[in-house]
Amino acid sequence: MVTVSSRYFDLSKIADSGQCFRIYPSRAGGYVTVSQGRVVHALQEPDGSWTFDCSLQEFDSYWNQYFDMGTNYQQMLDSVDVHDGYLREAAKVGCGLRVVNQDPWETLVSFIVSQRRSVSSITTCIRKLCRAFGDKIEDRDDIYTFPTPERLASLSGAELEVCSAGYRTAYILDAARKVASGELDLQLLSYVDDQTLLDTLMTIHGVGIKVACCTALYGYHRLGLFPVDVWVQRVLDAHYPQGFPAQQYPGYAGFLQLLMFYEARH
DNA sequence: CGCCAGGACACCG
DNA sequence: CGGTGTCATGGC
Repeated sequence: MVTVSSRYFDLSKIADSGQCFRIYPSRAGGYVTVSQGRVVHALQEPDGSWTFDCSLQEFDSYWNQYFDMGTNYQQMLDSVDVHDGYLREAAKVGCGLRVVNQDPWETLVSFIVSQRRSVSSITTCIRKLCRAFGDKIEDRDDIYTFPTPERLASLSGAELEVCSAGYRTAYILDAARKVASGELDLQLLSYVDDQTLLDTLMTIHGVGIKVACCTALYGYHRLGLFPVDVWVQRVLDAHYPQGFPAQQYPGYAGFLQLLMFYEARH
């Protein structure tokens, strides 16, 4: 068992933040987090802390990095301009959110699926995808691995459509084929600069600037990137008519974007 | 039932 | 270039 006790870690907010779609409510009343073939269950204690059902070694070797525990979120939250009332409030409401380190492939597919869909609808679609083409790794909460590029590349459009991705099915197939064939090396992209990463991701049919930005931010931890979707655009229109001063928050505007997105939806 | 959802793309002028 | 119609499906 591992206990995380910090005001700056709240799994329930992270689960509902729209950056990852595989942190599920568990039967026990907590959450199940699935990533890279691993599963961890967590429960919130009365004092607000979170207890994970894994060893310290397991936590340190994977989940610590996944939940970005090495980054100082207090510092980022405290740095918000005191004259920016909107972002101050968003920082208060979103305290406990963190930018997780997800698998790039899973992130890419998730955000291809995300276009013109609600968060709950994306979650359903990704769950169907894993159930249909992933491997079962746990019985009690019906948990599967995320299907590999090779597995998805082997499917026809009609077979893949069981996850009801609609017109995005062809986009998923294009991504799977490019990655499975080696034409696109997702691991190698960890070492290129932001712009090269975005440009390369956008060579996939159906991946535009928004999906590329989200993949880079949540799958490659490019904290400086600032994806703009319909929710964030509303925030910008309403509170930043002259544009958001991203340069005021060098290297971590992406986290503030997550705060805006969370605040806007709640 | 009607509307909107963490958009992208082809096509138009 | 910038604006516009269209795409397939689920959730509320």
